[in-house]
Amino acid sequence: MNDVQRRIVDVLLALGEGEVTTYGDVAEVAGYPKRARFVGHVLAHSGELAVDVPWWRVVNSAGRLVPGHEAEQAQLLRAEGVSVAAGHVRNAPVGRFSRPPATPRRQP
DNA sequence: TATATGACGTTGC
DNA sequence: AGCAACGCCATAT
Repeated sequence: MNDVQRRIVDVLLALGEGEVTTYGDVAEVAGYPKRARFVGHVLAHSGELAVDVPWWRVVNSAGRLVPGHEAEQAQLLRAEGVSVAAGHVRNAPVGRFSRPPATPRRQP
């Protein structure tokens, strides 16, 4: 595993219950702002890793759930207190987890 | 080496 | 809200 994957996994493992973040935020917090796609790639193959990665706490910038795992992800998120409806989260669409608002994003 | 492909993001319409 | 076009970047072939 290279350094980038390591940083990304570390950020993912820092997520707690009820905390939802996005691929872009994970990449940015990990220190690689342009690697949102790679975050998805790491999660897609997280089963090959020796660690249990909370993939269900990651959605895209639109708050959309993971394609192909929407039902399972919705159930897991709801079990943690996150409101999910019509395949997208309601509470924390672009929620960062524990980061000062250095770069403000769009407000609903 | 070159091309295609994504669990993505932003912008413009 | 939804869609299309473009940019990005590691992997796969």
